[in-house]
Amino acid sequence: MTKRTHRDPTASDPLDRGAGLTAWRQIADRIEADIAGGLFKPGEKLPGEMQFAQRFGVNRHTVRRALGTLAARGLVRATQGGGTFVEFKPLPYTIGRKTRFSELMAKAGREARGELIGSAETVAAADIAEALGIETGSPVLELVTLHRADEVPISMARTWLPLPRFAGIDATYRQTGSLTRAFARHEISDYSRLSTRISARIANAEEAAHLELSRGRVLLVIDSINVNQHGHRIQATRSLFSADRVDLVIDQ
Amino acid sequence: MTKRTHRDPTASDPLDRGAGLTAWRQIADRIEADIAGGLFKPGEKLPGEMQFAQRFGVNRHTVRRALGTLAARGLVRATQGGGTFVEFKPLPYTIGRKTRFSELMAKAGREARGELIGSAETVAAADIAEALGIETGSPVLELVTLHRADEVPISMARTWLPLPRFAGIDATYRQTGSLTRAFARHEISDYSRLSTRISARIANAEEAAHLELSRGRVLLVIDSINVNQHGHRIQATRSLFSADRVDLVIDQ
DNA sequence: AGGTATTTGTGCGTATGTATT
DNA sequence: TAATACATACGCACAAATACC
Repeated sequence: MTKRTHRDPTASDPLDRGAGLTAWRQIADRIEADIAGGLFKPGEKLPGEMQFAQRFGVNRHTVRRALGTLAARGLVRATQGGGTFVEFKPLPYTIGRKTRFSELMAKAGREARGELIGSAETVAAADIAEALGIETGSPVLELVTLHRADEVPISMARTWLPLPRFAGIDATYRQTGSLTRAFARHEISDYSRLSTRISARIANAEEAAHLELSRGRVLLVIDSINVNQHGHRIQATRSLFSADRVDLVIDQ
Repeated sequence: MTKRTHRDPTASDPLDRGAGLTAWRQIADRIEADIAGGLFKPGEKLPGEMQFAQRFGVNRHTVRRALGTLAARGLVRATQGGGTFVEFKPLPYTIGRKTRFSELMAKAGREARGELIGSAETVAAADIAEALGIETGSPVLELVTLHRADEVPISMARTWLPLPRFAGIDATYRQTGSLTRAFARHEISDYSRLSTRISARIANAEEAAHLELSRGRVLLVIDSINVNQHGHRIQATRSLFSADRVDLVIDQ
């Protein structure tokens, strides 16, 4: 392959036509190699599709197909009118008994912020009731939150808390931007994880919008139950992480 | 909606045309409700597309679109010439320090079997070498295995073992169908997990074929390192699970 | 604030090579 | 061999979102 150590995005760099590999696959491989080799760095804007087309001597559709596969694998992200950008490497996210989002981010040198998207008083469905150890139909508070590190959305979560024990904690969360700090104002000085269950699926349109993901990206889904210092269940949460932005590290 | 308690797959069951919902979405919802309601049970073959078309008074293409969305969500699986089948509920797969696939399956009342797809002597890449605590370029044995529960593929794994310590263990694995038993013949009486890292992505064609998945399904990817009774690193593994068939339960 | 250029997204039509039936 | 389906690739045009001046 042609080594590219400097950057003239339109310099002719023809493909190996007639070989076994299709044009779009060769293009995808070369761009991926340029990313891996550091020619294009995370967060950086790639050359335009027309420039790639000129460089490789192909139609723009062919370049789009190549970039499409890279986008599907989470290596790049295209925004209409803006350009195509190299994605950042996944952030290691440690899951342990005492995982705190804000502490993890602080350790990684990134600023954490939790945002309350919505809250509602509702009644516990069967699965939520079982998780919280209460009767089905008991009143619960449901919070929907979005978590960012340096303004990049990392996860969104739906949290259920028993009522009336935690009445008003949504307002506290909105002020503090952290469940740990909101708990502190409701006399929960310490809490830890009782159980964790992990699955994965494709993001739906609403989830993709909140997490600023392109369509069809993969989510890691984490269902967890937290208990207070006395072992009583106080919280059930379903967290959604972009699998492209986060690796889960199990701390056992 | 029409309640269906018996099963005449062609009995007329018209849609709510002209309402806000498209025909294919209504059909998908009804079939999903029938699965959730237990009319169609896991592993069972659904009525043919033509029968659904007759039942709902639509074209077969409309039924295909509905079944396509259910297949994309992992609820059903279509096989050409065979029919469309209801998928099983996800199997809880516990990840702990001493997770053993065969024991887990035995506990779930299912028969476990490991199959050696391939093995090769190679040299450790940087990441494998780091995981095993050896020098990059050291000789390692690479095993590719497929794991089934009651003949259904649950996971496939790529395992790296240092050489010459484990020379010939591929043959032992082929005989025993279990890494635990193969280790036993190489004087590893006990081993446990040192680290676990979880991500998720879409299956490629080869992985989908081995795991008997339709295209575009989601995989849980688990990178783990195992140590022997003395704490020495003996094994690095990358396991791929179909996210539709398995839920990971973290045992902390 | 507004208009223009740039860039990605989408649709259509056409042609070609390959694999299947 | 013929018919068919499918993936690949090219060309043109326009829409939609963004960036820039």
